[in-house]
Amino acid sequence: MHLDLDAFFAAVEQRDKPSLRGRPVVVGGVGGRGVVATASYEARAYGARSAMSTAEARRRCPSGTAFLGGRFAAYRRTSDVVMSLLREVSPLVEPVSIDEAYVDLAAADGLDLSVDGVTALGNELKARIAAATGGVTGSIGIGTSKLMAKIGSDLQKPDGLVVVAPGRELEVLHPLPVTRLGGVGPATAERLHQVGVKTVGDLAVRSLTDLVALVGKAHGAGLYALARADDDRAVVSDRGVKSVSHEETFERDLTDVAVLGREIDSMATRVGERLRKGAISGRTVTLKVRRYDFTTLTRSQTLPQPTDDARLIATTARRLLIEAGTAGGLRLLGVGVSGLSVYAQGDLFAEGLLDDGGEAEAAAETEPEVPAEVPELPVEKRWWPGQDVRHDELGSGWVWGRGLGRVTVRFEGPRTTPGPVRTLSADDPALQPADPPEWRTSE
DNA sequence: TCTGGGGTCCTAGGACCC
DNA sequence: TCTGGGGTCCTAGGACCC
Repeated sequence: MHLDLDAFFAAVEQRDKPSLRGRPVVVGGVGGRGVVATASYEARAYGARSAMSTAEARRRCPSGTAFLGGRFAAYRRTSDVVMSLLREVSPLVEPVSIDEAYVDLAAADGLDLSVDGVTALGNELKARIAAATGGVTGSIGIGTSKLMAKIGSDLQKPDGLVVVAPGRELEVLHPLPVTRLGGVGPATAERLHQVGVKTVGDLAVRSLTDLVALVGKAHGAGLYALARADDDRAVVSDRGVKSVSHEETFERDLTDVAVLGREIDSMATRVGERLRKGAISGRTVTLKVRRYDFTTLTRSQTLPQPTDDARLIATTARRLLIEAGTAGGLRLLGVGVSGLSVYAQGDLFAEGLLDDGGEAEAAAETEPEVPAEVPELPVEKRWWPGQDVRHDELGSGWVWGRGLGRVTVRFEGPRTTPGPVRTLSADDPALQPADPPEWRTSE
């Protein structure tokens, strides 16, 4: 089974913000260089799409469309609720992303795996998900492989359920455009189109040798199998993390090496925190650079030992920045660590697994994090559209917009009627950022 | 007011080793 | 007294996914 939550970020926003229900909502980057992460179905009707620049989406959508930055804590909580429901169906669940997962129904005890049986199961699960999430819906596909389940979940979006009966795989698959297969993006689609392959059926008549010559060894063999619905990929509950990174596109291109160095420090700090939280460390530090003209390059260095130390990550990345150069200005920097192993450096020393020449004890105890100072956020950055807030007198609400020293807040919550709008001073001491609202009814 | 941020996997060349 | 071959590691880039 494959589950895909419908327009997930936008659906959570509409749940928590009653005034947005039934209206176009776009979630994503709200700055000058932002792109759309999710558009609600109402916004899609105007042509807003994922991965489109937010500027383009603003041009297409009517005034009154909500453009919101993301509230990832809220999405994570709702996703966790859904994933738990899936694990009640079967112990073998593979989350693919925050809004998508595979479930191995054959790994569960006592399920009726007939077409009627899994159809009933799918409908029941959809109802349970909507009830537990406060109305977020999902589309489900069920079939004899990951491929068919995923194809199925896509066929009747939103709020769909498609069961592909055993033996019916090719009649479902072959009429579809090749681009519906995972792994066929713009570059592969272009190559396939050039040789007249438009549908999966077209793909299925090409020889393995043809496909390998066209798109390479691994990819060619993969497409050859998928076109025949030949897919025995297992559902894997926990794919280990392979890399941890943080990157940022700046509002304006940066040239000052001192400023860029501080950006590297702050990204290294976040990467280090995440490594330590996951009790992992890595040997290869990678710096990613996107220049003013959008050309992108990476420079990496592999260290003698794995690290989770932000200072070491930062100094390595700073060195790589000098190597990469900053001429013309940079629009993005990214810092990443890969080549991960499960034990953090401190633990290795403590367990005597690594010889550090006897200096570990002192170093492991005191690790100050990279920049000590936490700069005060400028007013434009303190409030962002969609943000949860609380006002001492006016109660809970969310930020609609800000500018010219003012913030506009709508005071409402998941279980209120659409609430009133108030414009307040951006430095109103009674107004504070808040946690995401609780959508579940207390029982 | 063009083009995010988090990832994974594959390919290819050079260094290095046996 | 040009030239091997296979395997692994490292680096860089590209395609793709959500």
